[in-house]
Amino acid sequence: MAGFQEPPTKKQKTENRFLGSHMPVQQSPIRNGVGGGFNKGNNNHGKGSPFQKNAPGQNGFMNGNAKNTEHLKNIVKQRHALPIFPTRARLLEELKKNETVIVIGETGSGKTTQIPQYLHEERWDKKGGICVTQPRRVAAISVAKRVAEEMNVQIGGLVGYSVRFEECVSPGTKLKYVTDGMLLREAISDPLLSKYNWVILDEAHERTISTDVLFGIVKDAQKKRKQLEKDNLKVIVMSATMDVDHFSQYFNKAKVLYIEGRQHPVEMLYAREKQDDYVLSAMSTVFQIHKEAPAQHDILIFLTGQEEIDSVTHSIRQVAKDNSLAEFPRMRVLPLYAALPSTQQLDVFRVTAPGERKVIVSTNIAETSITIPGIKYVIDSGRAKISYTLEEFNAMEVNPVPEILRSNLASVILQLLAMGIKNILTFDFIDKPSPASIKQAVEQLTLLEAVVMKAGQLELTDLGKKMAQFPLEPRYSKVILSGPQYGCTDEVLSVIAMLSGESIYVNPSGKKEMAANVRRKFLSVEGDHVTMLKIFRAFRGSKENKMWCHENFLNHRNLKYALEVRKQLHQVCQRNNVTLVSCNQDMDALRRCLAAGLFTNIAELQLDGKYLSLDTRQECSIHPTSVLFGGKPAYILFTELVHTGKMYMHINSAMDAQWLFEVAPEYFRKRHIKKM
DNA sequence: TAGGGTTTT
Repeated sequence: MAGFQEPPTKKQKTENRFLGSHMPVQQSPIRNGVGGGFNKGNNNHGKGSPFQKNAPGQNGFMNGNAKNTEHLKNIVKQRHALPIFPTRARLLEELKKNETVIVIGETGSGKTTQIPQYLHEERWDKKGGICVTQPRRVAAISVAKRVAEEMNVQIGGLVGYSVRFEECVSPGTKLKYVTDGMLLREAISDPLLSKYNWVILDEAHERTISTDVLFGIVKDAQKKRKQLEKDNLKVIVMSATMDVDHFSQYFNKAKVLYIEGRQHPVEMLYAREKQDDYVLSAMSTVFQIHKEAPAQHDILIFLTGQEEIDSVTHSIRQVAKDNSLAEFPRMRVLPLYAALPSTQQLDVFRVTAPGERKVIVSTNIAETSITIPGIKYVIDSGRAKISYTLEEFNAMEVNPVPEILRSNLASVILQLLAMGIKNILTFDFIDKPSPASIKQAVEQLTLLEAVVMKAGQLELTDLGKKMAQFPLEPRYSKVILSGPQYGCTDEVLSVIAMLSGESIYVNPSGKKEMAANVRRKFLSVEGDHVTMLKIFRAFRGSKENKMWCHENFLNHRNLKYALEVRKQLHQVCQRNNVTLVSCNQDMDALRRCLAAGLFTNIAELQLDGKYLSLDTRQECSIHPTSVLFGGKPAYILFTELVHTGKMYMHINSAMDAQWLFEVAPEYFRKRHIKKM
């Protein structure tokens, strides 16, 4: 049983919250006299890495030269050094015997990169491929690339990946890394997942809504494939947490295998007590480490926000230039946050060159499952801001509420119905959402005319079937499918695409007023949606020019993203014979069309000057970033309500009461809307 | 007059 460890004790469960290792507290060069008051914890919840020391660069590994041979030897050596390696035989034995196996192993154990390779080495992927899900795009892409490199094949051949807008596969692809959302979408057209012999659901402990739904889908597919006497679907659930009973029970008491240890220990540092200036203190810690640790011992710092990260990255780079530091390793300082272009995000995975030190300044994007090569030190300074003592830190909630228990289920239910799952109430969720939240979602879908109740059974309408084809919330797909009726498919495609991404506005601190002035030319009294459309049209007119975006304080990346989403939505329209018509300058048509899908998001001006949302009867205010701020239209359609101290309507359009009666007469009669 | 962060189809 070499390599496997006994099931963990309760105590270990708590300590493993952050994928931590059980390594002993070790002597550290920064143990004494750490400048910024940072303290070494004994729950080392840092990140390890399977890709450490001497990991290869991207180039020169596929030419059959001496360097390449050396490189391949190195890879074999690294693979054999992974904690999972000694478990290989036993693991394969269990995988052969069992239909479903749960594998518990920390980040750094090698489970994500190795298990699929083991399966391939046994040729267990002859009949159907291996699909490995990841909650995040960067993870899917970077792991696929690493595995292709280990197998000495070109990415996109035997090993590929598939994430939204980026597919790198070929007919010969046997081993595919995908985002969980991608596999879920695939399941709508193929609920039996018939392309695959193996489905591996990785990072299951994160409990994303997609992974949670996939649990039920793979279980169902296993059952149905058996009934139809098709090849078995083998399932591996991989998780980093030790709290595994839940998974095992759910998968019919599936076998649980534990992989012990991580490859390299990581030092975890965090504030001993509240720091007045935690940023300064973090920086001071960085340089303390820098002066004492060998090159290639990389540092990861957690901070709270983008602005902070940019400024700290800049400061560290400045300080690093100082002559007094000339004798120490060169520093490569890299920011990391979600809004960064993915090429820059992938930069952090590049292995540190000899004589160099990588310092990554990150939001909590890197906190969960991303494995960054070379990290030896983690400075968790941001937490100091809200002042945790070690005890408080340890007492923080171990298992946060799964996403599925706190989300609107309309999309999920629409998707399940589209897969042919008849009874939502009996769907095998690992954690069943409350009947109230299911009821609420069904009500929304009913109002949108996506579903009807027939003989006590929920059924998709033709409209609902089309709605399920869109990678959108049902109310957004309803807007698009209403396009032809209002003569504005072209316009709603653009607006919905923009609503699907992040904000297109850039408001640099200190230049907020200037930004607002420059963008004034796009403003429309009709509201934010029309304003956004004007911007989108102007952006296309500029030939998607980066400089133009910069001058107008607009986010080029997010506008490009909207273009991509729009292209995809347009394709779905074409497949579903949705006519593409334009309303040109008739912005009333656009607003009425928005109401056709978003009529549950209406607020009415009251006599006291306040707004009341008609659906939930909540008091709400116009968000200060809205073009309607300061005005008092009788009715407002909002895209979402954001609760930050106050309830705010975010991204809004002024509405005419008449339109509301037109789009949803029944609904508004019940809501006692004031007659004109 | 708001403003923690993150993810995905």
